[in-house]
Amino acid sequence: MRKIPEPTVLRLSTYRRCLEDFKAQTNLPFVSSNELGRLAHRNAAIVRKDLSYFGEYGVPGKGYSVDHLLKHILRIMNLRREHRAVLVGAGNLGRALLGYPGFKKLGFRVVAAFDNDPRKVGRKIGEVAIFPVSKLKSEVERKKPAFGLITVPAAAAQESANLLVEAGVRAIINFAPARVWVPPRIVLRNVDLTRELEVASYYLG
Amino acid sequence: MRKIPEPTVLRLSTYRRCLEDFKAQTNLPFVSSNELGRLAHRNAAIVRKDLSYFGEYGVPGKGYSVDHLLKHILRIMNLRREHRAVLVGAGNLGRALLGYPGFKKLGFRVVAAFDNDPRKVGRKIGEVAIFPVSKLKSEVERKKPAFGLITVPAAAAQESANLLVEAGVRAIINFAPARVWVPPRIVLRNVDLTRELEVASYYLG
DNA sequence: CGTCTGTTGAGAAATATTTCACAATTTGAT
DNA sequence: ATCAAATTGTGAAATATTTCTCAACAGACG
Repeated sequence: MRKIPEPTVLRLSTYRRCLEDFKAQTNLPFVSSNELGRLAHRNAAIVRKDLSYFGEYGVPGKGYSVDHLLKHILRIMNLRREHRAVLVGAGNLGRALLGYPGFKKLGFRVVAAFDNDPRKVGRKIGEVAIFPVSKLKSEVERKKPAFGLITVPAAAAQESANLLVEAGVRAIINFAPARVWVPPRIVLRNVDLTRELEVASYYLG
Repeated sequence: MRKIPEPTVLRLSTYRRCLEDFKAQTNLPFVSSNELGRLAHRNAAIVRKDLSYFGEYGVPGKGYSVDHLLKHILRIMNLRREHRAVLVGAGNLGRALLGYPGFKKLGFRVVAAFDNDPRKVGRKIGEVAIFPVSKLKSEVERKKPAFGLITVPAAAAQESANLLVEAGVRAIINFAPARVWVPPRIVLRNVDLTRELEVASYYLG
């Protein structure tokens, strides 16, 4: 299999969401690259090229089967199985993430949350128990989640990352407003909630 | 001024954050493109090229003045003034956004929040009053925020966008897990909180 | 002042990504 | 069975972005 450009990987996630919306709104069984491109604000050719990296799935004259394409994208993205994750930081952001509908739907299951606030420890967010951070290592070693989600204040972000790496997670998604460093073997993705506001501000100016 | 590539605009936001971290951690007055590139996980040449789009600010032999560069990036991004914003949806996600430290620091001031839940209306999140959605138009027309932030459930996202557009905001940042359509004159940015999880899942697979 | 060091800015080259354009294919109608 | 219409998949062309390279320059030091 050829190497897939990162822009393509990012767009696959967009296509997935567009397809879900398309299905919910029209219930049509097929979608053309033209239509999908319109929904994703992309040229139809790039949609076809993106999809063709992974094989031929379209039907000339008809388009792509919405259901097959959705399943296919999930397979490509390694999302057809459950992923265990832990959450460090049980504040509003952590709560918001746990409540984000895409989360469960994509197969991410949060198996534990950690927080240093004694008022939070022992309580639950939905189904998820909140442990003290001192239990992070033992819980992660026991439950073996691949993903660690960081939703702590900026000052605690790096330390949370260190703990997660030491405990053995393989990927870290950092939602804290600070950059963290991890060893190269760990997949790290930084999410900056204000980035799109900044970009919008730029285009407005 | 030449047209600035979108990747550059996105990286500027990253540089800003890296510079803030660099300043907090080292307190050094100058940073080289090499160092900044290391922090942002980028090649030094692209850092210099990005910055040179906007003029010459570096000092050969020394690098860039951290403070000047920060101010300069803020000016380029149109962030050296206050931006008023309104929030539609006063749930966990809205609350998390309002508490996100970058928000205030970048000059975004949320002047009103809206929600349909009668238990929330009349209360406050921090300093921000929660109004019923029926008041959205009048409040926006009175306070003239440029930004509308959507943090409602998927099903209500499009309607929220419609209301914001009709009321006259100029940019919409959609954090809801559904795509929305707005007229081309509106700056629209979609934020998908699960995207980076999906991408991490891809690279893990 | 001259020299050495470290670093910028930017043209040129390399690479990556997107778009074009069209032959090939399937559908659906007659 | 034939044909018109629609749409795919992909090589080639166009465009965009990144990286290389190095002349030019500022600062430090003797």
